[in-house]
Amino acid sequence: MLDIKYIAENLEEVKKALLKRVAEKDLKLEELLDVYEQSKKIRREYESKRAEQNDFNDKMSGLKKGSDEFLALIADLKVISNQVKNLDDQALELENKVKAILENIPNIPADDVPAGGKENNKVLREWGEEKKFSFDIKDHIQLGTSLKTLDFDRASKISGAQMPMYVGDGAMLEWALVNYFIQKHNKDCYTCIIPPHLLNEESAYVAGQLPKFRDDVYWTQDKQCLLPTAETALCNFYRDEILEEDDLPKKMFAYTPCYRREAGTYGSEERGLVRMHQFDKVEMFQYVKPDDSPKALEELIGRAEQICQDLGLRHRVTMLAAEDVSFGMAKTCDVEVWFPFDKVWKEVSSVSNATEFQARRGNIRFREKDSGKLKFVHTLNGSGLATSRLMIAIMETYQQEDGSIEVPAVLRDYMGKDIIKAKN
RNA sequence: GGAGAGGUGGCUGAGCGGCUGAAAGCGACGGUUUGCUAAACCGUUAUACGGCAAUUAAGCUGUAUCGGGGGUUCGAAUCCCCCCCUCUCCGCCA
Repeated sequence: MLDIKYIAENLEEVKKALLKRVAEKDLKLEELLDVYEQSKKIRREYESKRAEQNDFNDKMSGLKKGSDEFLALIADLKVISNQVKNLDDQALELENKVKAILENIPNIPADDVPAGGKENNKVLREWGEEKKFSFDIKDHIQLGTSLKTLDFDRASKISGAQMPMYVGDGAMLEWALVNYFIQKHNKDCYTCIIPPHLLNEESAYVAGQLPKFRDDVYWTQDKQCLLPTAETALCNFYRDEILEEDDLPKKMFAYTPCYRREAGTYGSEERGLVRMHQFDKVEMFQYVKPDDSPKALEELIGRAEQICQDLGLRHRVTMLAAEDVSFGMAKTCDVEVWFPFDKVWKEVSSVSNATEFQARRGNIRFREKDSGKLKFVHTLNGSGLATSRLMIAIMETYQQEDGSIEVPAVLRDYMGKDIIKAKN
């Protein structure tokens, strides 16, 4: 949610920035401000009428109920009361209209974010060389099937399409990754959170899933959604709370499975574990002072990169162009790993600065130490990391000629073995 | 799932149709007193949005907010309905 006052005061600047991600015909800022002015005008009329009505309260309280004077006043007051209700209804209608428009305007892209769609994404840096193999390599599906570490057939039997099932060393490798991430973030003083996986509508709204993306998440019969990412839980952690300046930044992380409907996104090139209805992810999150958010974004990107390096996986960092950035974010950088078989880069971490967009929706503020004033915090989130795609990269990168898979050094203690082989 | 109790300001807690944006206490902040600290005393003590004034200023004023939403009423923290949450007891269960 953007600040309507900020839009009103910086119309041209806001417009210019938003045009990087929204087509001019869809951007109705002038209409928005117009309705806003109307709503303020009616609301002002309501308030003065209401003040008039309130003034009578003192008189009424002094009068004896049922006296002639009392009854005469009530007759007048009924008229005022009706006018008040009328104005209130009118104002409400306009205010709801303002809110509806405002809710559908995405965050203002940061200055350095390129305009336009995916094609304008900018590769910032790359790490690692493409690995040379002396044999014909297999993809992760072949590897997982022959090693019996992935079982897509049984997953679809007991659940449905696009569902994962990790088996044996596959499950252990997945769990090793999760453990490794948890240890790393915990050691660096991020607070470990295990949140509920079912969240209420308000939480989905604050995170930005509502109102626009209702169909992208699963809803239960109790009107709770299965979290599509732990970010949805973490950005609601301090909802409706006031933090002290000295308490910032707040850094936290959570491991959860993520549940996504992925309606209509089946693609032939997205096979196997690439896009599932359920995947595991460790999510990093920060609440920071507004001035600190660009620096915090770099920190989070750095952490995601470091993990890829620790795992010895070739990867790169991409800054997304404005249209590719998700609705509530001002800037997003993806960390992508290299899939040796398909020879493509795939996102394993998406790190974003929401600036005050989420904080405004969630009413998350901090008290400025010097002035005592309340300001919205900035929120940032980043995967650290999503495991299922890393699994693909690890399996394909570390495969041996005999079909076994070498376990990356940092995971060996968690796995209890150096190599994953087919057994019995 | 059944039966009850309750949700009021930073906290404790009164109020149960108009004089209550809300008593009292605690805490916090400012001041007086003081060699310093403590105590005592005095004062201040929410947020949002709007209007007027003002930027050698930061004041005055209106509206809204007593878990959330709706209703009754000239008028609702107070009455009615729905929902959410917390607690106690019973049942069920990892």
